[in-house]
Amino acid sequence: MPDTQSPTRKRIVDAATRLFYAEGIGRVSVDAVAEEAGLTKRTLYYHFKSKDDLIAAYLDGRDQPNLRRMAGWFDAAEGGADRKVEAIFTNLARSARHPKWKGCGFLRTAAELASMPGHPAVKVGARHKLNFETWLAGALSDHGVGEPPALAREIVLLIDGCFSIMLIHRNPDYIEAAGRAAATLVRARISGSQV
Amino acid sequence: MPDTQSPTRKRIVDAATRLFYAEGIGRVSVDAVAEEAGLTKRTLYYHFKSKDDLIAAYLDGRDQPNLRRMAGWFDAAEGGADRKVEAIFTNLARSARHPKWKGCGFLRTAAELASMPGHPAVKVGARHKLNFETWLAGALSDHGVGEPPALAREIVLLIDGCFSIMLIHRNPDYIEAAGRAAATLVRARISGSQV
DNA sequence: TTAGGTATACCGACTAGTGAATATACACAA
DNA sequence: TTGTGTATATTCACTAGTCGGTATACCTAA
Repeated sequence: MPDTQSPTRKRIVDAATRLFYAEGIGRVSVDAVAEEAGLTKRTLYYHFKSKDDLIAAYLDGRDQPNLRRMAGWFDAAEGGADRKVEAIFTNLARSARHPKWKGCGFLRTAAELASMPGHPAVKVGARHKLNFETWLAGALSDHGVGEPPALAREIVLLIDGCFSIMLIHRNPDYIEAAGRAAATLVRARISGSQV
Repeated sequence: MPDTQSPTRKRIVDAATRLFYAEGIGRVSVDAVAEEAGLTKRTLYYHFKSKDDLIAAYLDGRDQPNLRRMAGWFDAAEGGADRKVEAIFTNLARSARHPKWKGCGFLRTAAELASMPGHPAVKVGARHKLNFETWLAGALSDHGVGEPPALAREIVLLIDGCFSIMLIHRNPDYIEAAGRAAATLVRARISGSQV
């Protein structure tokens, strides 16, 4: 039984992360991952029982880093909850301008696996998105905004809308627009009025 | 030179539409499309110069039907602009419950082609999404809502957010939540106040 | 000696795309 | 009416290469 902490396994996941994110899971062969990791396919199959297994491991490795990045942007921003939420979008727009940016790995993988809803990688993605939504609801609650769970969900929808539409238009203006919409939704709950 | 109106070509596009939407463009071979259309691969290649060409034709054929469907939902709904916008989401949630529903073909294709931003199919998708945004801005303008282009863009972001996140969670509650958020954004512009 | 880890070499199935031949239909001249 | 040429449309058989996955053997450290 392979060691789940082994440095070899980590090297494989790192290689898979680079390639899967850059090209998409369907366009990257197991051979290519093995080569990128500097070992043979047989070794890769010693550590992972299938390509599907490797895909799930790739996404699992992105869960915490992604969460920390988003939380960092929120925490670092000045101002009230509306400004902090908008800061997430501003920072997202900045990263999206980087030429290597290819959207959200979780969403892109789910899109590629749309015909296999029970795929383990989709489940990992669902857990990640739920983790984020839960964290955001808590953060909004800490800032005294009304209905944190409902608001967090609406913001999540705008964020994932950005990720998707950016892959079509490649125009960060959409992210800025989503940020303004999110701020509007936050303020609708700060004023307490049922707008 | 092949006839671009030929019934054979239409048969191929129809077959491609069924398979590409159900399985994703990367998981469907040209052989499979030819078989689904009831002809040989060589005939398919007489009508389309490449698989990429066929993918673009598939999406091109979905542009107008999709637009008409959305516009139909909007027009048929009772009430003000907020209710009409929310109706789009309610109907979307209803279709999403159908077992054959696999999200938005345009977004899924763009996600699969994230590493090829200039792909002809992505351009077709961009045109479609822009067509929809433009139509929605016009419809909102007809109902006297403020800042129709900005509002239309925000609603588009929520719709595409639904499409994406549904592929992960498979939970139509997200679509209902997006509908409420969209209605909130519309009302923020009906009251004219800068919420 | 034993077990974890790695390498070489291979499997059958499938991939996008093509060469060459042929079927069909219509135009026009004898 | 018949024969010939031409453009469109279709088929069979094939290429060269890639896919995920595996059988077998080897090496090294405990």
